[in-house]
Amino acid sequence: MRSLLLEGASEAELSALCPRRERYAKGERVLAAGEIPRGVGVVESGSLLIYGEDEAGLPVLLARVEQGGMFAEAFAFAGVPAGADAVAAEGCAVLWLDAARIAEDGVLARNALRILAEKSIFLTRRIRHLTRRTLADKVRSYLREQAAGVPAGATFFLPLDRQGLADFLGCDRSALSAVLSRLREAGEIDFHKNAFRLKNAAGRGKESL
Amino acid sequence: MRSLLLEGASEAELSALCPRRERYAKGERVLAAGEIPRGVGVVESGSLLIYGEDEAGLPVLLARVEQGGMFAEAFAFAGVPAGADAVAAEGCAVLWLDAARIAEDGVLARNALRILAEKSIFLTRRIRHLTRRTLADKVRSYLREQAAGVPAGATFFLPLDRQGLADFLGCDRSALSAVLSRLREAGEIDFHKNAFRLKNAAGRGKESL
DNA sequence: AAAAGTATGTTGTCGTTACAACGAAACGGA
DNA sequence: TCCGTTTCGTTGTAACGACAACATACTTTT
Repeated sequence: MRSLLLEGASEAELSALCPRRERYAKGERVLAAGEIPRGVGVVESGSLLIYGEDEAGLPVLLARVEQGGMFAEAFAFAGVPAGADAVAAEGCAVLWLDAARIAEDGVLARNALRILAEKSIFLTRRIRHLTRRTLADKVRSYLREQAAGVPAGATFFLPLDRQGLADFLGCDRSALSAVLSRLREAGEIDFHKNAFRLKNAAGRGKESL
Repeated sequence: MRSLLLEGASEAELSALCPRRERYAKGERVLAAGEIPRGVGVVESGSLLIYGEDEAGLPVLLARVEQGGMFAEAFAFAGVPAGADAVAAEGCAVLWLDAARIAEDGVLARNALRILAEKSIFLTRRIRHLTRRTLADKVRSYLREQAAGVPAGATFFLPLDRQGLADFLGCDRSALSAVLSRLREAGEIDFHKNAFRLKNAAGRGKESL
């Protein structure tokens, strides 16, 4: 399967989308901020890096799109100029699909709607973490989400390293480390590397920290 | 027009969605967290309040859905349990539309894709603000976004009051007021009530704050 | 195994922010 | 107009977090 977007689509359905395959060399700009994307992009091979801009205009890495991933979909479906640059992390092939025609095809529309809906849920959850007032609360909020579905007291693994988690939670890496240590010392959690465990400390919630 | 979702749809298309109209009394729960929504909800009349849960389990107001608004769409299209409660803020009528059938209809699928895409862009922008390290930077980031398209140095109006903006930026209201005052004193901005103006202070960026 | 590199934890300092409490202005009836 | 209500700004304090600098694993290379 090429990607989640194209899952279940026949060759006939795919070719009805006027797909255009484009190749990009490493470092080449696949999409420029401010330009309205020609369609939805699907990475057939290679990978892309999405760069936003710092307050000072410096590039900031926002995301990485791997093979099979989709990008520019929000801008293409909304019909607005892109808010970020996409650059080829290595040589790669991108399949550009016409956004309007995706909406015409039941299977593809369903896939696209599901992908956008899942992304929306993911973003909303991240915002829930980010709007906590203290870093300890952001961490608690994140860990509780990650622990969802895991038996109480069981071990689970974080998909991010410390720097990645700090970026995700919008904080400094060392501050995050310090908070994790204090939470462990307080008996709320336990962890080793990326293996975490929530301890339902009886009297949590009052003594804070 | 009933709503953005239904814009351009004929009566025939609408009735193909198996719409079910449901009425709710003030305070009645329209959707419970944890339940997979029966479909996409469109508010025909009245309004809803979306409540999430605090760390301690206390309800937190997340959003308000007015007449013509859509809700539960992310959960319905993703097919996952709702992450929040929806409660009728007043007596209201809700039209429940089958998510699968929306994907079948070209016009409605296009509308739904556009709405979800715009929401995704909005959420992403909010995250950009929230991940700034200092409150002053969050405010700068937000104000620059709001000022986009406005002639340099011209006045623009914020759609949120101070408390709303503080919630949006994930900070304390009084801290926000203090930061705004300091930015004004530093000559970076000027404001009165919700009327703001960015002053492109020559040497901004170094002396911070 | 030594060396180099990377990820993570620790510490100290200083600026920032949450929080509470208050004051002032704006607003909307009665 | 007067009063209650709401919104916004100000102040003080204590806690917090960013940042830098360093220490300690853990990995990978050679």
